[in-house]
Amino acid sequence: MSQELRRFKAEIFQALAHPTRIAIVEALRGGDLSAGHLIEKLELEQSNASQHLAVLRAKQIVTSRKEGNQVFYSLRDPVLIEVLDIMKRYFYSHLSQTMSMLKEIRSEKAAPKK
Amino acid sequence: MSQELRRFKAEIFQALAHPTRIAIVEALRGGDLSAGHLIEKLELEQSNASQHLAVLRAKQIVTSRKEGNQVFYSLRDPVLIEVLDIMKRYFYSHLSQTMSMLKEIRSEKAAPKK
DNA sequence: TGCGTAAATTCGCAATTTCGAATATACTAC
DNA sequence: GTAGTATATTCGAAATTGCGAATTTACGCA
Repeated sequence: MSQELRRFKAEIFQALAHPTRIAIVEALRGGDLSAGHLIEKLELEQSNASQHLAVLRAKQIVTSRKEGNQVFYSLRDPVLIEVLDIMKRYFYSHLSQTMSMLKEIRSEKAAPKK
Repeated sequence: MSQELRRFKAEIFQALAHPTRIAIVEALRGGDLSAGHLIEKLELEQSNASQHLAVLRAKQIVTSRKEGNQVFYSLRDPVLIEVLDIMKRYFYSHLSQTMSMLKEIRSEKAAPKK
């Protein structure tokens, strides 16, 4: 069962492992938003947004409800916001290392290894 | 910068988005362990373990120190354990939905869609 | 020096993820 | 019915990930 639990956790992490999906979750922090509103606010391609929303739906991180023409999304459990906040603290407490790490990653992408 | 922060968070989530890597982090909860000990405890292939450890190192989730012939790993920041514990609570509070979700996923893999 | 052990890296290869373009579905209003 | 809008899904290509086998690197010891 512990193995099962780890698989579950890994799937949740995987669902959150994309900047756009994190942006969506954070945008829903203040309350429900329609897909269209999310697209506008985050400046996303329509199909791309829909695909990311599908991932979040599949992992039950968000729930959707139809209202006439549009679909509103909301966070199923605010505990995920708690997790994101912890990550923010994590980020700032390791800021200097983090920055150099990010820089490293970028320069590697520019000039990929030797 | 907020975009940058999201990229950073996404990378951390990505690093944790694998059952084996979660198992490694949890195994390090109680203190340092050598790579060999981790391999034995988690019953991993040597190269596979090393690759997962490389991911965790790259994202600075673990730090390593050499001691003679072997390499000991430790968690850089116990706050990640906190995150995993929150996930556990999340898991149990949504247990019934989670189980059906997992079942769904498995059956889809067995008989992929229609 | 050479041998043995611990760990990291490299090498295919298969599976998964991500993207935008295109298409399909669902609803509203006329 | 048709037209228009909102959202979801499908498609194909590029990039990334995960794996075990094989190899390499690094260390301790005789």
